[in-house]
Amino acid sequence: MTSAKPSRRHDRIIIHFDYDCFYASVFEAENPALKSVPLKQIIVTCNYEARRRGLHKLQLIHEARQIVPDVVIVLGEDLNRFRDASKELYKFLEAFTWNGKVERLGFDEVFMDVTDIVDFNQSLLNPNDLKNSYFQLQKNDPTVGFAFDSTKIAGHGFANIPQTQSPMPDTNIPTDDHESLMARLILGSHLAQHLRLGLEEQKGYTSTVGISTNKLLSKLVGNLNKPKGQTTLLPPYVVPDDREVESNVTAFIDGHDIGKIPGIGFKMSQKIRNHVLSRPAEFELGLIYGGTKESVTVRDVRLFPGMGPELLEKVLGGPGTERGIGGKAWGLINGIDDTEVQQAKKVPTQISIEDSYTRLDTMPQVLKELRILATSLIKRMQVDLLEDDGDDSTTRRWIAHPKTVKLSTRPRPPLNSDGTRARSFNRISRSGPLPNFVFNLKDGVDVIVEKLVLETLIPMFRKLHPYPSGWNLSLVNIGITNMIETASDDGNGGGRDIGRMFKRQEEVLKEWKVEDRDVPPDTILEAVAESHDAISTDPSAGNEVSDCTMTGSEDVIPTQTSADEPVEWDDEEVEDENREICHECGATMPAFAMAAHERFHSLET
DNA sequence: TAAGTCTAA
DNA sequence: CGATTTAGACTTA
Repeated sequence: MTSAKPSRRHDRIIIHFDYDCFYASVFEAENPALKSVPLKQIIVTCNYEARRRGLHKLQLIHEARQIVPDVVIVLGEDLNRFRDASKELYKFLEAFTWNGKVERLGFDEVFMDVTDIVDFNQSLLNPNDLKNSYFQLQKNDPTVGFAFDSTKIAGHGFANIPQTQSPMPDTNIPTDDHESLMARLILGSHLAQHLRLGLEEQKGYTSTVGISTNKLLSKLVGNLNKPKGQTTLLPPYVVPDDREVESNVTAFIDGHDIGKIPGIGFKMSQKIRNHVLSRPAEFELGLIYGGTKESVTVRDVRLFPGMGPELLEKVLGGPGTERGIGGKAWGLINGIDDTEVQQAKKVPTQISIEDSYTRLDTMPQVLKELRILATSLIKRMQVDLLEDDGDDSTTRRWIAHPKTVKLSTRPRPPLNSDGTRARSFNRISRSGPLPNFVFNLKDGVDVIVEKLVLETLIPMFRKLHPYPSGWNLSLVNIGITNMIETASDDGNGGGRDIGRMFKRQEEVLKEWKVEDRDVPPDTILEAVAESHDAISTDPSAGNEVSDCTMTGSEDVIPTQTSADEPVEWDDEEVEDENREICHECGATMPAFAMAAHERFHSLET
């Protein structure tokens, strides 16, 4: 067995931000008296006062009430406030980057790659007066920045190997680039502190920060001092093989439970645990790894006989798993993570809305919930994908056109008394082209929602659940994906990554940029994709475009209903004034939607 | 492209 | 643990 120690690169400086109990902070910013923030039946998060009194994250609400009777529960129905706050803080940080590498993870975490800023400032250091250094925040404006002491780390440092008196490099520990890496981490720590305090003073949010050379390590090391702290993982990151010392990376990461490593989730940690605990390499039973050990640390895994990328590939690999997962996991275990901090993106790659239910088993209910979900979705699209038009701000334009809409459900297992069927807890889904009428800004949301539900979502639902009853859903999700970004007007706006787009998409984009920006012709896309038959390609068609799309989606219905699917599909429906009932299928809907609905039926079969 | 899996907050 | 909701990266066919 060769020394399977993979090479570690540490040419980057990455900062990881984690806002302290973010959800609670959002409310505290509005009303300091508030105590905790639950979502549905569970407390998603709580502030530190609540934690001091014995509450914790993901706790059941009634449980929390028993422990702290006067707890203030805030319903988190409205995620928009969190989304907005998250975006605001993210924008604040983004303004500091030079390379645009700022990546959000959930609402309350941000990675920043500040390598270029750090390198630039390293070159400015005056070796004769390191204590009085100046950190320049803008490349071409020396007046913007702050004074700092570049002989000291800002905030906490983590080192297993005790650092010597001199805070500057200890040359007794032979490492590659020890000195330079230390200097750059110091720079990074001061920049991090500047940003962290800026976030606190100017936005009112405290955060916990980690500084290291990759996403994995900066995220993990930040946890050492929270809340309101920052920690830098100190060198040496690499030590020569013949030394008895460990690198600080190894020393740091080794103590973690294997499942705590970002990227190694529930499934993978289970597999690894099973292997390390219960099947010690055939022989050598039990002596070292035997006993009844509960937790498996990174060190346990790393030192397991024969452990390496190949073994991990065997343990973790298999059909449906990521290729090269063994090598990747082996890297993580060794503190290696070469994944890039993503460029700031103007548009999300996907938007989805979902809700869960204790009981959802009739069509009228489904129809109602689909309307609710679709309404949220359309509104979200109009918030996240619309931008004020550059020239006159009275008009808005779509910055991206999602091409695909997907409906997912999670059927509740039947739980049969007589027999055997206890079954999957997983989601099933159907997807198809997103009709163009959703981009129409003249129609009201209600009109769009109604058309979308009747013409697209219900047909998908039928494919998912061919029988009108007999199912019971615990979850419904609607999402849009496959964003086709509109090219930015001036080269300025951050859409710099356009080179990464597929060539074909670029050509298509050019074509329809000439036309009405609010209604991209799917027809052209499909013609280029050369798969669909009999689709009108008349680009001058205004409202007709939606009809074309309808025809497109209608393509799939017969193939479904023809085979093994039942045909009886009438639901008994609750009566409601202001609503009409369809003679064909029994669905009810607002009067204005009936025309479209009837057209839908006329296209059926 | 469509459907699904795993991960993470 | 699991409970929930949203999102991204990835596989298979």
